[in-house]
Amino acid sequence: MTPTKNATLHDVAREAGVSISTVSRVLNDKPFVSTAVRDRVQLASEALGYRPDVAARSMRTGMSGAVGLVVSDISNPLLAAVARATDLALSPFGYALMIANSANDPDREAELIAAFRQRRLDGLIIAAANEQSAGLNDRIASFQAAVLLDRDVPGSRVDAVLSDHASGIAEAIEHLVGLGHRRISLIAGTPLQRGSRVRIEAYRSELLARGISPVAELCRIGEMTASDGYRAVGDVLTLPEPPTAIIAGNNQLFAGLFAAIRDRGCRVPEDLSIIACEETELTSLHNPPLDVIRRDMDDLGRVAAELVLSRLAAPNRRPSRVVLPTLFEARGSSAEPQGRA
Amino acid sequence: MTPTKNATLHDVAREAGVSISTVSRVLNDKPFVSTAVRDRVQLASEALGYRPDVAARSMRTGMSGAVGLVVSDISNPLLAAVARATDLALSPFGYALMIANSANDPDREAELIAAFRQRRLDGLIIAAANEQSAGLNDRIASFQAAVLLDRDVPGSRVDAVLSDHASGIAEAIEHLVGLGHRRISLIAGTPLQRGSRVRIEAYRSELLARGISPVAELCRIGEMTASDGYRAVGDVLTLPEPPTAIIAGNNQLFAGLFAAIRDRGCRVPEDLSIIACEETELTSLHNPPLDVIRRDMDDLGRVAAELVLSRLAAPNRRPSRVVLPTLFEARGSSAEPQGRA
DNA sequence: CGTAACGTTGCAAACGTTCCCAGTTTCGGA
DNA sequence: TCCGAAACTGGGAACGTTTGCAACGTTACG
Repeated sequence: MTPTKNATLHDVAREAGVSISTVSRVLNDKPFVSTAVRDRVQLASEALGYRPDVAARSMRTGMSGAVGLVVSDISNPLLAAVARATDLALSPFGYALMIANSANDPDREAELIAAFRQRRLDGLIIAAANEQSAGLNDRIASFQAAVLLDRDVPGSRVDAVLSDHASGIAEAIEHLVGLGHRRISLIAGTPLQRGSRVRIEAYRSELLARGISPVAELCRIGEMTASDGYRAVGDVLTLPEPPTAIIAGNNQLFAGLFAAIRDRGCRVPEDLSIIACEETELTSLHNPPLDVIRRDMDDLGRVAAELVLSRLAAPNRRPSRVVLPTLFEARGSSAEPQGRA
Repeated sequence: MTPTKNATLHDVAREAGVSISTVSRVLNDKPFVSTAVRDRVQLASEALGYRPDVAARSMRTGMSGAVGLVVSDISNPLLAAVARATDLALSPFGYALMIANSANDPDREAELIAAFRQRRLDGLIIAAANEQSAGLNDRIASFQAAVLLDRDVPGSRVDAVLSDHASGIAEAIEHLVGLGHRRISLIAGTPLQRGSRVRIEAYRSELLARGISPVAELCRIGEMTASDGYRAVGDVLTLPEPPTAIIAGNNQLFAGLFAAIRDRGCRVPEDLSIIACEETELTSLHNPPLDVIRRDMDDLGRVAAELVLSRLAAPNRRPSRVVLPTLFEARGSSAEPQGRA
């Protein structure tokens, strides 16, 4: 099936009647080659369909032309969107994308990073499982170009692309309080990751700023899966004083929230107002569409890729932190609380 | 930041007081090494935190320890699920996963495959954009292990994992006809890909088998995006004799279908029965849950990975085609058609 | 006309690994 | 006790590329 062995520099050199070094220089656009020779080599290279061997080049240069992406779970549509955007931004420059799933396990993540370094990946884009993880900084900094994906690792000196979760939460709380809600629940993920941590902080401070003292039972922290969310929602709704509104801290928790209120026969927004963090098929297509704190995951992935490229081009520029907006959109899933209406 | 340069075989050899060859033998579990030396080398290797350089090994062996996955768009949750399952199955064996998006463009796809070969990827898992694409077979066969992901490439001699779309469609049609539907519409994707093609064929033959002659206007072929689906649904619903049931051929088309009926104020299932191919957040969480022809994408990805591994272990075994089931689940989005009730 | 300088080219050494081959030791059986 | 074979070990080539350095030819200038 395979036509022949792949052509090497040696083959091209023989075909063009020059030395290997000259061919290399031509194909890498190095100076000091006469145009006559240059053309001859180009032609020979085309004729043989030459493609440089990545392994050999990698061994010699220490670069692989590939970038790694470490996320908890690529099957999460949000992270998949980031992956696509990253690939889209990297591939025009010849970079390939390698993906690994950490399952939010710091040990596994460390192993994945080591495997990536072993492969000499030029860049690393990572949504670390635990921002406090010991040695994380060193592991990350061992890459030529590292980008933190919505993570804040203390003491790190690498690029980062972040979402402004606080303002989204602030808008949502303002909206709910404006409608008359006083008992607002937040189902949030692990505080070891910036997204959840910032949301929790903003939730508390925004309530306080509006003269509402946060109730511990209404703020659930460290819930990770949809079934965690389902259970947490059941818990808060059976409190003596249940919330009149619930914010789900990410798309998985929102799936749990949505299933829970469906199973309880809870009407939205009459009985309960709900707000999702992150736009998904469910929030956008549901009738009526659901209130959501959204952000552009494509932007996130694209900016991450651009930071990698820019870092590879200028290894010594100082680390930059790009902050992207989040936006609250009130649609059909919030209303005045029943008790107050 | 980086502690030191990475340890090489040479370093380990010096540390253990043996030759490079011996170290290589030990670490590759080759025979003919005394246990004393073996232990000494193991120890030295541990102490220095030795990790073989993938590029060097790749150059020497021609293998990269990585597998490529080519799909139209990784941000499609179904394909992302496949990617995750593939990674999960490959990573215990030390294989890494490289992902590329073809955007369903055969030319771009060919370029991606070439880039993967250049990187000496050991395996290729591909959901080809066009099964008829010229030279596709040769491009694929140039990999040590190639797996077609729900694709049927004429004349190919490689492994494949397929979904039994026909039986899912058959069950769905049987269900609808049993309810009394006679005008059933199918919004399908490109016939250049097995999924859509088989669904279209099954749709027609199952209607015929039940004494219903297929109406050309009710079967829309080649619709790709959600907005294509949206438009197609609008078209069929404004026909002089509109359908009483619509099947959407994939998750994107279903998103279009769902948006279209929402915007038209169409009640489900009173005014129209709808069935989705592929389970998504929307179909499973919607209240009531929606009828769906589902399959296990995890299985698909896992089997693809297993086929790659098995092929790498036994390069000469004859190609195998694994067929995985699809399952129709009637839930809340189909009912007897209004005109007949 | 000689020579310095420059533009152009080729040689050969790395990069880190695997593996063939040859050399050395060990061991069992005659 | 000796010898052949088997077990063990090290040397070195090769994989395909990039790159420092030397060598070559040409030109321009003194």
